[in-house]
Amino acid sequence: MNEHVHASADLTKNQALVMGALTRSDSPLSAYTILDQLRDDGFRAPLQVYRALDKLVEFGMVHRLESLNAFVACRHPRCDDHETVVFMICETCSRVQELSDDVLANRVAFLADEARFALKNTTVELRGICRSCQAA
Amino acid sequence: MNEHVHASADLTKNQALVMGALTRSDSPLSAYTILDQLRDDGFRAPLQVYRALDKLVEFGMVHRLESLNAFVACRHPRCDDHETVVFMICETCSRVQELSDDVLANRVAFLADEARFALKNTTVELRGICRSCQAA
DNA sequence: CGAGATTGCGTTACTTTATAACGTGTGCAA
DNA sequence: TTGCACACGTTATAAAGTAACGCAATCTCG
Ligand SMILES: [Zn+2]
Ligand SMILES: [Zn+2]
Ligand SMILES: [Zn+2]
Ligand SMILES: [Zn+2]
Repeated sequence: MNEHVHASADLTKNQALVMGALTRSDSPLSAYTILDQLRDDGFRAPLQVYRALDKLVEFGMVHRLESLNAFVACRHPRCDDHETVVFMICETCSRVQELSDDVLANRVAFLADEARFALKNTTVELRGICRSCQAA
Repeated sequence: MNEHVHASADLTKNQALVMGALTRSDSPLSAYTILDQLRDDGFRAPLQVYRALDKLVEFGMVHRLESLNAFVACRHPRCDDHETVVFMICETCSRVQELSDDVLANRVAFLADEARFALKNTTVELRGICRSCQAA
């Protein structure tokens, strides 16, 4: 059983609405942008969004981009290994590519180990220009 | 000439004050904490802090921790290679260890290259418990 | 030298991001 | 049925960051 796979049925109404907004978007959304998009669905206050986001992040269905204060739906090709994920954030089109890499993950684990650092969570965010934006 | 080494003489008064506050601290400081610490030195508004921080980050003397919305003085053992730096952030004592690692940096560069992503900036932040806090 | 540009600085007001605190309703289990 | 867990709604507030204005000191180059 894969712990971070949740059918829509598992989600509450608010969680499903927030998840829907993120899934529809092809770039990260701030909590307040989500709030604005969901006004017609009855959303009124930031907490409604933040509470749903907290759960979705906990489920592994959404990632928070620390350097952007924004959120993306998980687009992992394979849904395992959410330990060490790399985000490539395009500063031109603001689209985000998500990937996981064992070599990188292992190196991070090694460095932590070497420093006797009990690793709980890894953030890797790359800023730059994506392939298609370079063409232009 | 090493571009990010700046003698105190190079800094303006405000930059020196902010740098001093960060250097004295053994953990990251938010801009507003710095502001409070510098009230007696004449600081009144957030912008005074942010403007100094912008420059210090540009000089490479200060790093921004994205996952903390906070800032640390650079404590690089060797002052080169500010391209890819790893921060280990202790969630217990909130101290931060900074290190650079060529293997990790190369892997990041490789992944970016492979995706034809023009890499400008890399953020790697590890959350966990530091060595000395585990002992306790 | 002096006109124009650049840079740092100070202040007010403001925007964006995130939480605290309190109360409601629903389902479920002892 | 009573107690608990949990999602939800609302108001207010905290924390982080920026826009816009103007002033003064320092380059810089004709
Ligand atoms: Zn993912
Ligand atoms: Zn792009
Ligand atoms: Zn450094
Ligand atoms: Zn610690």
